[in-house]
Amino acid sequence: MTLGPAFFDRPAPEVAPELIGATLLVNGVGGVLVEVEAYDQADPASHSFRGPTPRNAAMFGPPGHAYVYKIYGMHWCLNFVCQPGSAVLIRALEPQHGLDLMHQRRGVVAERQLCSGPGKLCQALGISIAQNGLPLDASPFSLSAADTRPDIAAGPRIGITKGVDTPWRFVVAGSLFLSKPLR
DNA sequence: AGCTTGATTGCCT
DNA sequence: GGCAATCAAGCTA
Repeated sequence: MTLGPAFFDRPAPEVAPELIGATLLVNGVGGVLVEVEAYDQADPASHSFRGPTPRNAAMFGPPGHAYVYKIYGMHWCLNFVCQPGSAVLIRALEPQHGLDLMHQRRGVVAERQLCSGPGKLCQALGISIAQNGLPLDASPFSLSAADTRPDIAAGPRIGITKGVDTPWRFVVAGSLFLSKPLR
């Protein structure tokens, strides 16, 4: 079943764990989501904390669309917009479709390193600012709900300096495709 | 107009 | 484990 606007029109911390196990494809390339993080407007770690800006405009747009931004001057990060000002960062997935293309784009041989981090995932799937604001239930995206819900674990988010104790990182317990093991 | 810093990655020791 | 790469958004003035 395709995940559309109704699924995303809820608080990000509620949506995030339900995305674990879903299948994300971009132009047919992708796999099963194994690691995500939630951000909302009351959260000092969120781009939306200080209100709308040109960069984060998509976070205040319709739910179920993509929010893509560049970090550290070189990497792209993909988010799914939930209720206004909140979104879910897609951090890692288990590669299942389009492995050849992913290897080509990433230049690595180890399958576990293809999409084990937000920047890596965007490189492997060909995500850039060109996809910012696009709906997730239409081409080039394809997002389908999990058939069976995997065991989910939660912990603190990665790489932030504010809101460090908020346990809004959700992962497939014991997955070998995470950016880092859960603490 | 100038300064700081980041929801990261990969290479070096 | 430490740190350079690389640059624009966002903040201070």
